[in-house]
Amino acid sequence: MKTVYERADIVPLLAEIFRELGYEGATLSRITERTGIGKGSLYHFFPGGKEEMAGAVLADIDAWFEEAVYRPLRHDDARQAIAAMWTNVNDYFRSGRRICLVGAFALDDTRERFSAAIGDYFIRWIDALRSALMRAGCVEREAQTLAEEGVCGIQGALVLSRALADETVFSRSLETLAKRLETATR
Amino acid sequence: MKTVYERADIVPLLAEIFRELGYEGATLSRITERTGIGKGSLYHFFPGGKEEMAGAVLADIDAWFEEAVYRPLRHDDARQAIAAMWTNVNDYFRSGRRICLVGAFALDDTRERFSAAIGDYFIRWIDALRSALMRAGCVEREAQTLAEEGVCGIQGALVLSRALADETVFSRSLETLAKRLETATR
DNA sequence: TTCTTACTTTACCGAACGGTACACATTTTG
DNA sequence: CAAAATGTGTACCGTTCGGTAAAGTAAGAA
Repeated sequence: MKTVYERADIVPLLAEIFRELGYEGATLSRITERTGIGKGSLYHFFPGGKEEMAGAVLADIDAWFEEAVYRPLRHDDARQAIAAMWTNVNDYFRSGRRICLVGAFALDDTRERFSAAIGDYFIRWIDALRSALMRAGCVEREAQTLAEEGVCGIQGALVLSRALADETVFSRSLETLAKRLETATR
Repeated sequence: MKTVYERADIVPLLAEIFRELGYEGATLSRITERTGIGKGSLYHFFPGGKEEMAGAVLADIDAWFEEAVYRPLRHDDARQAIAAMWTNVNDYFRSGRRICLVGAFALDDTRERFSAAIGDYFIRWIDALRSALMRAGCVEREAQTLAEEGVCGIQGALVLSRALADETVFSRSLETLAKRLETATR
């Protein structure tokens, strides 16, 4: 009996481990323990070791957001895309039970390793949201502020809901943010 | 030549190290390297090891906020205390260059070690802010929402300003939040 | 001055760390 | 079928991990 993986199967498993344990806390032994994938396999797919694993996870996350959130915000119907963002984000972060790995990496020294990917993720999120807000009728200056506020509020809600171990905080914060953006675009 | 410390001198040094490296990233060797304090001394003051060190740091942070932020919010002139909160918070977090250790601990597995202290810190912050908002004229329901929004926004601003390596984001977010609370209390 | 207390230094422990080497098993390909 | 490519398991490397033990040093109390 032998289980055979491919890279694409492993990345999501790694993502959850980095989320739960952080970059430093995610040791190779804990990774093999939780995934059942031995070191040999891991280094076969990620010759660059832990840093390459985390890099792959960040790229995977980025790709998901690009397709599910940023692109609609840039090109689809503005109001509809913004509404979809809130529900997608609420689902993705499992009502606050799941954290934003990019945000978590930004907080400590791990940022230095991945500063480009981290900066990009947020820049593009804010830009895409600003674009949608402007198409929905905001002037640029207000759209920029609101976009920053939205992304900022999501990150804060993740911290707070986990700190209080209360997932209602997350969904509630999202609703408040959604209302604020709605009233500003009509 | 022999440098002699006492516990109170060490805690702030530890705080900065935990902030920069996180709980798992802050290894004993990195602590001794950055502080110049040997393992022997550290274990003399903190027999419980790294966990006791981090606990002492959290208690120290909590005490500072209690005195500089929460108590004024509960007992002093409401509007004045809220205004003082924004400037104190902006100074404390050095315009976003310094992170909130409590928030950072909340994001990963470290939360499990310190859940009580982490929960307390935020609960008391929100409660104190709500109290001030109510004295400034908000009804309870609105005060609760605004208080959550304020604390939430601060945490998000820390994540975002570090992710973008742009400290103007932090101060700007704080101003936006301050304005929102002001308009709601008049 | 001597004793005690408080603190530091150094050497050390077993376990776990990230990473490597390579034989081995399994598919895929020709 | 055989051969090549792909993926896995295991043993091992030197280093660093958190933590301990105890000798040594300085300062205050008796």
